[in-house]
Amino acid sequence: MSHGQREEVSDVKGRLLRVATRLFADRGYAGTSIQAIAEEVGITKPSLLYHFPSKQILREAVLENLLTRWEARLPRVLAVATAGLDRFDAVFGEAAAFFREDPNRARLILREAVDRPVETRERLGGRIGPWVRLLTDAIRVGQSGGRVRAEVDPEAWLIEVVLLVIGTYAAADLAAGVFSNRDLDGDGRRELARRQLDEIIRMAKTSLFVPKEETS
Amino acid sequence: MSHGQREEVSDVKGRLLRVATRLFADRGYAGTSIQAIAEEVGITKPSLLYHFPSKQILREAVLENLLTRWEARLPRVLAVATAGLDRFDAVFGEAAAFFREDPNRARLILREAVDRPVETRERLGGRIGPWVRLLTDAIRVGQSGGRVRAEVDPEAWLIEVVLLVIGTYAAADLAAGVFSNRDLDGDGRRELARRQLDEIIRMAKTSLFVPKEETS
DNA sequence: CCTACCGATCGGTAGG
DNA sequence: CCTACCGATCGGTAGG
Repeated sequence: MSHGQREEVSDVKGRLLRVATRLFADRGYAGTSIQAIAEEVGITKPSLLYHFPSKQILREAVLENLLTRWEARLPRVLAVATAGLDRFDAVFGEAAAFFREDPNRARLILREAVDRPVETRERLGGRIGPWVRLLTDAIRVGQSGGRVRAEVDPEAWLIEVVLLVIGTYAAADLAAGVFSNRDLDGDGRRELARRQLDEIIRMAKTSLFVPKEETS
Repeated sequence: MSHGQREEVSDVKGRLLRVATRLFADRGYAGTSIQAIAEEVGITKPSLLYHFPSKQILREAVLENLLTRWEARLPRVLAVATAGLDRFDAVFGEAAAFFREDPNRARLILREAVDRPVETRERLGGRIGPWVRLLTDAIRVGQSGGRVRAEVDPEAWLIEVVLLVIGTYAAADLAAGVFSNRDLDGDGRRELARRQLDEIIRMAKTSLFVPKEETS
């Protein structure tokens, strides 16, 4: 039970990261004051600035944290994807789980993409570039084998499917309004989320795979 | 050639709306000061506040302007959609043209949806609700007639297609990074936009319509 | 449409 | 991790 004085006991830095993630996702970077973050964690603003010397650095840390958590899942994705038969379901399910676990992630990515497209592109380029190539190559192999529709534009298709997943989780509250006018309880909301996710999967698969009845 | 002193000659109010639209789309509402808007139009901050008494009211005006411009196109959409055979292409083409004309519109809507989901839902509910019903009804008719896949969830499908269009135009710069590492010139960008739009149309149609060869 | 000005809040620093 | 404090900027008002 021995642990150093500065570890875990309160873990202020971790709490700052979590609160910052939520508030940045909620109100945006410009709309969130470091004061508000510090307050919610229960410390003062200069104390926050001891852990993260500037607001920019805090932003970087939040995004880095998000990317790291995603990358921590990749080995599992790869294992399931290469081992099992259903590569599509494995990758898609893992991605959906990542955002369902914390929808703030989807809103944060969407905000960052709109707020700073160039920086986001550079940040993602090196980190997820290899994965993009892996998936688009797999699609092309599927096209050679006749399992994937020849008309599919692999890069464009992948971008749009990623957009569907992120956008659906980011704007779930808004989309609920299209289904009904009244506010929904937790159960109703979960059911709608399920309907939307099912439809995304259907759209992605139908537009990707050659149907079994009409193999060329 | 006679016009009153206070109309058109400078049209400060209209210029304020245009600049505010661009800056809100660019940097977000919280990230844009009314000072910056006034400066770009060439007037002072109190002068802006003469035309729009508060920042909130300016925001409302910008969104109202966007919705009004969209609604002004609806008669044309309806006319083409009911007259011609290809309802899908008519509606889809009109929507895409609206955002291609000014991609700020897509970014603005996306931002508003993430910033204030509840208010956005209420604002859109009454205004586009009838149109949603019109389109989902049309899908259901198509399902009865066997032209549209029975598995389609009309509301969910529509939401996702709208998300695809808005998201694609809003994040076009970002998406370009997935295709290539180097920066693109105007021509290259236009070609990518075309590829992505083609793929969206393909995805939407393939997932909606029953293929001709396998009519049930 | 402008000058002059307001209180509040912003991100950040000094110094402990 | 805190108290005390900084200059700059925020949205907005008074008064013309």
